[in-house]
Amino acid sequence: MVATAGNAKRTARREQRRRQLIDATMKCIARKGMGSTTLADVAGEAGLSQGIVNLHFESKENLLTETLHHLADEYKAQFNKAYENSGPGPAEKLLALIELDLRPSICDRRKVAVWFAFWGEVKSRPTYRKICDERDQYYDDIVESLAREIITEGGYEGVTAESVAIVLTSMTNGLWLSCLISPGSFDRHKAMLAVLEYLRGVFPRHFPQ
Amino acid sequence: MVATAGNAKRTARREQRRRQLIDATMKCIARKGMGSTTLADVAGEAGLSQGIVNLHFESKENLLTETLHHLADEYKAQFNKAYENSGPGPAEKLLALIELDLRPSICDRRKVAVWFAFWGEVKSRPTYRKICDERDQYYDDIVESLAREIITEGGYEGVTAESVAIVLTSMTNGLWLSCLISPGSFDRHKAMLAVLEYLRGVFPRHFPQ
Amino acid sequence: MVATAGNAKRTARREQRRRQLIDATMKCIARKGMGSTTLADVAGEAGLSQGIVNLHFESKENLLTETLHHLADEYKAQFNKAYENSGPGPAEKLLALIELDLRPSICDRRKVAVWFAFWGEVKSRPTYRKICDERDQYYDDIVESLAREIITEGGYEGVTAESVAIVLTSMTNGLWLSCLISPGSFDRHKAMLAVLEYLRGVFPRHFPQ
Amino acid sequence: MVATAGNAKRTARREQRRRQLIDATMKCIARKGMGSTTLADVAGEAGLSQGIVNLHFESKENLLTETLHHLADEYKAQFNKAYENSGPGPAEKLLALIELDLRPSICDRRKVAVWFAFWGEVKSRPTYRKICDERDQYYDDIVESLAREIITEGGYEGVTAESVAIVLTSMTNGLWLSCLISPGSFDRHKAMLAVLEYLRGVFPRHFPQ
DNA sequence: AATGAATGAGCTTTCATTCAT
DNA sequence: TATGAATGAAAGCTCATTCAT
Repeated sequence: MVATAGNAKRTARREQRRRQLIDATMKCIARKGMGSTTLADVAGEAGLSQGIVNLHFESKENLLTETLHHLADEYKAQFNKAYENSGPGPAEKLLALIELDLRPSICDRRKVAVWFAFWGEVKSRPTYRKICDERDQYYDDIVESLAREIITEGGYEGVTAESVAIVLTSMTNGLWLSCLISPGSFDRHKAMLAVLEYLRGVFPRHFPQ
Repeated sequence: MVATAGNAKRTARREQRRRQLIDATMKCIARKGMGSTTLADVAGEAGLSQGIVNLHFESKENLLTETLHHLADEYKAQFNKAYENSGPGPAEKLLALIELDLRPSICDRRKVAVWFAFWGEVKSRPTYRKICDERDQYYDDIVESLAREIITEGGYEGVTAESVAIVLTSMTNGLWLSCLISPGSFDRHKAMLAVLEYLRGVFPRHFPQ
Repeated sequence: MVATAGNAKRTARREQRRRQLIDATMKCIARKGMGSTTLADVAGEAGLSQGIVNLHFESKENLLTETLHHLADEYKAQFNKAYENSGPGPAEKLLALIELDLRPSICDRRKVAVWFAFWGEVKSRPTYRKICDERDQYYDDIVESLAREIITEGGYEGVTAESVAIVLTSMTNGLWLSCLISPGSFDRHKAMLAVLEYLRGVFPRHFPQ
Repeated sequence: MVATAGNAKRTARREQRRRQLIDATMKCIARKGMGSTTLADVAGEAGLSQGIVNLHFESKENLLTETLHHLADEYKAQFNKAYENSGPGPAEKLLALIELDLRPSICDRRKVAVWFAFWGEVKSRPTYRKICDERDQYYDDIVESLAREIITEGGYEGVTAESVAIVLTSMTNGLWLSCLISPGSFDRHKAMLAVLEYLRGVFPRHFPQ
């Protein structure tokens, strides 16, 4: 009993440290870029000592992979939450998901920079690609099925759920680039309006003026 | 005269070497990623010796910046060419520009990987940001004015040129991400159809069935 | 009384732990080599935790020295046992000592590897040298006095006890090297025959055909 | 022609640097031991900079292997020279080879320490084992065939060439241990006398008083 | 007495940069 | 202009040692 409690506690502590280091890693990547982030930076950011990262993650490569995993999981969690907390109809859900991507806490330069840092390495790191692809697919699948529901409900013609999903998925990712690259001129309100304009165009009965 | 001719020749040679090294850099970045590309890799890829990069570019930082410049200039050149070679109407031009972004020679994993490699460093390198931003702005401005022309011509209502530009710009960038991340499932034909579906929705008279 | 018994028990436990760790050390050295043996390896081999070695030996250096001490003591103990258990004559004793060195339990690659691991560090570690030297001297002195007895008994001429001791001592050490380096071709039976052939040559009346 | 000469020069320089670094390595191993020899030590000993070893040997492991190779080759070269420079008879040759092993330039604590440093790692490094084994075999084969010649010439009975080779090979290796461990009491003259006494015993007509 | 998380010095290795040729 | 040997700073990683539990 005591031993079990002790182990549970220990495991919890370990997990906490890992989280702490992953957080520090994201901060460093956002601030200095992936290429210039050293293990010493990460440890320093976490207020811990040199060897700590290798103690908890074995290697830098592993730390980065785990960080990406965490990033993707965190995103999915917020995605699911937004999906569930929204109104019951597919249009409401779709809107909620898009709003999520443009929400300041997500579509934030520092956060987005981390995503782009990983995307920048995707070509040469199959592991990163897989994780990123999975998140993208997850998003795309749900958006597509929501679009399908809407199309069925509204009897829309000349639109396919697949195309809508492609447009929305690529748009949200592309908007993140604007947020990253043009922080001065990027305007999340205008971006939202652009998306809404698109949705009104394709699904006029579900997204009225 | 002779001296001038000699200088011109010399300058041309220099420029040729620089191009050769920039090409090698892009190949390396595409293959190994930005973080793992060393000057030795670049020199090796170009079939030249160790010190060559510093001889022609002074520093690695400089080489990368010049590479990005080259990438952006090359893009703009093709962009302008596509613009000019297309039919005279704004709708034709708009379509030509979007087709450019999805053309196999541009929307190619290796090419796109280089763009993402730089975007991944944008947050921590203001110089990169500026170059990328400029290209984006250039694209966006032209797309927006084309949209404006189309709206005026067609008397479309409920659509703003700004929104259309946002949608199209972010979409094309976002589609590159799919090309990079999901090379298996990304289908440039479906992507083109999705864009067309969008354009038909907003500009039905300019993009008929 | 009770306290004394408790102390004795405690001391015994401590001693047992130290033995356990020394055994683990020898196993590790044999398997991974001295340079690659870490305290974590030793603790792991003993089935105990990280800090255990420093708790019982203060430092790695100390652990190694104690291990060598143990190795030497163990050898001497077996040496003395072999000496005492053999027949009463000097020739019998001499033979028993040589047989000991070639006995599978002693002239075993893993055991021998540990000796060589320490000999490999002797030049730069006076402490090791001293311990090794003492064992060698111990062996040499006894072998020399046995040779002297045999020479006196047999009235052998043209032979000195000192030379015989040199030959036998260096030979047994050298045979260990063969055991270590040529485990495939080393043949302890042939080795024993070679030694016997030598002894028959110098002491024909004590070691008849 | 010029290019070839340049390349030859360059190759020669490279080889010279490698030799210089191998020499430094042996000095360091002799002085500090194998486990405590760092690449910085080696570079320092050679009067060169930090990165030099990896430039010429890729890794520390590789440096050590090459050092052992060099050690073995050098030994064989001296062995062959001693063999050839000695008188024509097998007994003279045998004596020359043994004298070589006890010669101050070979049976020197610093030199011997390097051999033992490698022997100490043999068990856990198959590569080292192979190199050491080969040298040993080389020695043993030649000693055995010389012994065979002597036996045939002298018509000696009760002796086998194999046994003589085992005795002499193991003895010379074992004497190196004495040289290493008991530098105070080891006496190369007495050692030589012991070997001679042995040879006189087995081959009395070839090695008369 | 024992654990194992944490430290930090020190190691090997990498690599941009320099420079004699 | 081009080479490639050499440098040395800085990185990732290892591990003996410490210490709160």
